[in-house]
Amino acid sequence: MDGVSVPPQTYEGLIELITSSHDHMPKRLRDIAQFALANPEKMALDTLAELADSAETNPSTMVRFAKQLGYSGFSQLQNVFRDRLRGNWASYESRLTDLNDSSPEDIFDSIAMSAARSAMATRENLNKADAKAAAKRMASADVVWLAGSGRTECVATYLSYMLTRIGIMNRLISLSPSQSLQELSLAGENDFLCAFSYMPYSDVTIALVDAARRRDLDCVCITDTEVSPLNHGIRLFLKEEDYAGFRTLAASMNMAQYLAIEAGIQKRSMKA
Amino acid sequence: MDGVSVPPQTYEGLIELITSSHDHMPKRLRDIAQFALANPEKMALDTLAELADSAETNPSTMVRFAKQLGYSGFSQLQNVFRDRLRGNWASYESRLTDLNDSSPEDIFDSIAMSAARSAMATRENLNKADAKAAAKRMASADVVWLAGSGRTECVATYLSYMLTRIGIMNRLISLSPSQSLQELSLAGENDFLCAFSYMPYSDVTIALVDAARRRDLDCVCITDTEVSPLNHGIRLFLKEEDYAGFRTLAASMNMAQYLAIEAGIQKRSMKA
DNA sequence: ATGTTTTTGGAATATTTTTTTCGTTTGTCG
DNA sequence: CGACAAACGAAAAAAATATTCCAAAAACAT
Repeated sequence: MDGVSVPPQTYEGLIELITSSHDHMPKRLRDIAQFALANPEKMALDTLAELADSAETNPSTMVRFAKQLGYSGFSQLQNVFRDRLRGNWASYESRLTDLNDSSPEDIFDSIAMSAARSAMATRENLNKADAKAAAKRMASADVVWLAGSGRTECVATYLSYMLTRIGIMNRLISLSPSQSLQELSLAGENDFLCAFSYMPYSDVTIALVDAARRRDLDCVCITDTEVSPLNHGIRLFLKEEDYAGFRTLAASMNMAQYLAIEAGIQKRSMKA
Repeated sequence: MDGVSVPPQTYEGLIELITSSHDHMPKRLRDIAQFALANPEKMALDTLAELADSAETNPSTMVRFAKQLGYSGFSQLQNVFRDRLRGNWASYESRLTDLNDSSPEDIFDSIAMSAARSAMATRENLNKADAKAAAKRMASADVVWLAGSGRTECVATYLSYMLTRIGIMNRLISLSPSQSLQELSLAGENDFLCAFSYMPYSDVTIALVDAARRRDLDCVCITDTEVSPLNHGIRLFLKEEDYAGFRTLAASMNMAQYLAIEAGIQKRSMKA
């Protein structure tokens, strides 16, 4: 029993403790440390015996791990993982109103709040069926062409990275107006265009979507409103919060991550 | 015991069943139905007795509720709620085989939650003084050089966009290993390097930071832990949540936005 | 190599949690 | 109003789960 100091009750604290303890732990316990860091959901939901099995060890060692960290037993450790999954969202929301009332002194906090709110709001506003359909089409395309310029360039960049990692062929369209249309003209029958643009819309992106419509190339437009000039194929609408006039990209980034992961799943199930 | 038909094993199916059963259920069971719909996280994580207490009833009735829905006991019902919280590939892939037209709600929602949690957690963990110092230094630099590859390329791209919009001269460093070092060699006395990299660290980015140290070029490293090989100048540590092994970039994007905005403010006050 | 300490895993035990049982209450219909 | 059935809750029984104990194995120092 290690335990003089009180063990962390928050997920963040726990992760930090595990990370720092890792080095001076016996081999088996170190394995568990790594396993815990890699599988926080499992740690929250599985039973001691199941976890011991997954981590290729036994219940005793699992309990020892918890004690080494300063908890009185495994259950106390697991509670920290569980608390993270509980809807602690309520507490964030109340803090949000507090923050609004008080001074906007802390810029970083405000930005983080805006981003979090964007993310959460999209959970409710998004047409999930359309999003899934877009991912599905993406999974079956020969090549996914990605368009985004200005504020959304980074989103397209991220989606490109994710798709590549997942094994879906894709290509970022150049940003120069003259070249971009020429690039898209290389797209084949079964290719797919994924375009991001918000107000004020990028001329290049509008032109690309229009070109896709004329050529009858399948397409998904991620944009802000029904009246957006990006209008062809599936349309997904995201509303981003802004801080001091700078809109976040939280919802857009989540969308990129979602599209890639869902497309990966779809692709896998297509093979089978 | 109702039980001829097999009870739903997916969250969506369960919700539908509860909703449709609701009307022809005894009063107490109807209360529980409402409670369950309103508190899915609790249903997944709490113990039978705790739930009975929260729902102002008793364990027996809770079990009866599960049986009415066709489950063999409360545990089977709870498992459906738990599976929803498990954000992993394995469980999703097994559900895919069931037949894949279940709604994509789970995945997108989980991603959004992870992103929101990353954003909120950083509010507490971030060393704000260091972040502000980094922004200040950025504001006074002749040119801000930006480094990020792989997962973080999009963050560097975003920061470049923001800095440009705010009026701070910057340059994205090329990703090719040979060229990037040569590019950085063009940096002047009063330039500043801003490098992003997380585990597994990018060799190119490590090399750039090392080069900056040798040349005594000011620098901010945005990375994940104290033991990161990115070690020169101001260091900012961000911990990103992950969904299905894919880490979000929520905290990183917020950091980019913050650095740009704060640098803009600092620059403005320097002129005055 | 040999004795000592630390770490580990299996089995026994203790605890918690779920499930069933059964008497009581509540509501309904003749 | 009274008989009957359905719904309910307290508590006992059963099952599942976590914890402790101890002997074997591994690591370490002499």
